[in-house]
Amino acid sequence: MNYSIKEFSLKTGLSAPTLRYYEKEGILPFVKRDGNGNRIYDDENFEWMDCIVALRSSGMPMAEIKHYVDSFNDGEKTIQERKQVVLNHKLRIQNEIMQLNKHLDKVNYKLALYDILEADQKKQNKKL
Amino acid sequence: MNYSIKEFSLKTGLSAPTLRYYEKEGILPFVKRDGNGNRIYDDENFEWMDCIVALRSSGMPMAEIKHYVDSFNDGEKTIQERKQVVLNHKLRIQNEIMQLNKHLDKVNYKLALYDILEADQKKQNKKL
DNA sequence: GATCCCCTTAAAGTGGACTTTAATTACTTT
DNA sequence: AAAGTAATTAAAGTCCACTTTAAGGGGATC
Repeated sequence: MNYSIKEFSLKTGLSAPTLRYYEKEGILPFVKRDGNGNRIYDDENFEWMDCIVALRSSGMPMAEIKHYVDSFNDGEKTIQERKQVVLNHKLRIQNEIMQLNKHLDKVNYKLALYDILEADQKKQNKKL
Repeated sequence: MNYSIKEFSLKTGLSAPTLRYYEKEGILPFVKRDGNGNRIYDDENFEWMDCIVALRSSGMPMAEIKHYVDSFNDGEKTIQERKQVVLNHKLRIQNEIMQLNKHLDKVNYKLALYDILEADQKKQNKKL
């Protein structure tokens, strides 16, 4: 299945300029062109993009993704290296989740304080 | 206890320019000055900053923190409003954690694929 | 009294990840 | 043939949260 940039934009949820930008940055390689030089995307491009988007939206920086893609293009000899990149990313995500849970605790503590404040206010109103 | 900007910077882990920036943005109010116009921070400032830093590092945007601080300065009548802000933030954090867990699943799946790839490579090497 | 070190302000610069603009080309529809 | 729609490129702009720079003012120390 082939897609114009507009269709691919809809399918991926990325704007057309973003797709061009990713391609220019080397993050989305192997995009074909038609006779007029217009981009034609296929399902393989989609799978690639799907993977990249997952890495991006879980906080991997562009530069690291670029590195990963470049390794990929260097073939099988880089499997170890790529696995390591993904492993590091896993640790990064786990760390982030831990941090967020800590902050969640603090926020819940604050909410508890607000509950007490509110209860006190109600008492005061009763007295009036 | 009083602190110079340098000491307070050490205590909070925020750079002196960042402290001045936060103050200018209205996020850290009530900072006193000495005779020469130099800032003097106290423990109340620290507690405030501690709370703000927790909100910031769990992803609350500056503008929202500013709003929260402004409400705080408007007194008790804004308790409901402030509680709502914190509650929204709690939901944001929970959402973020959920998203990250999804991405973690994807990453683990990818790692499993790499394990299979590696196993296959070893087999191939045995054959040679 | 020159040298440090810390402080002040306003303003300009930075980094990352896009987004927007401008100028141009090509196909399609009326 | 004119108008409309979608594509192309390079380059400039945007947003956020700082960071850095520039220009200067105390006050303690050698």
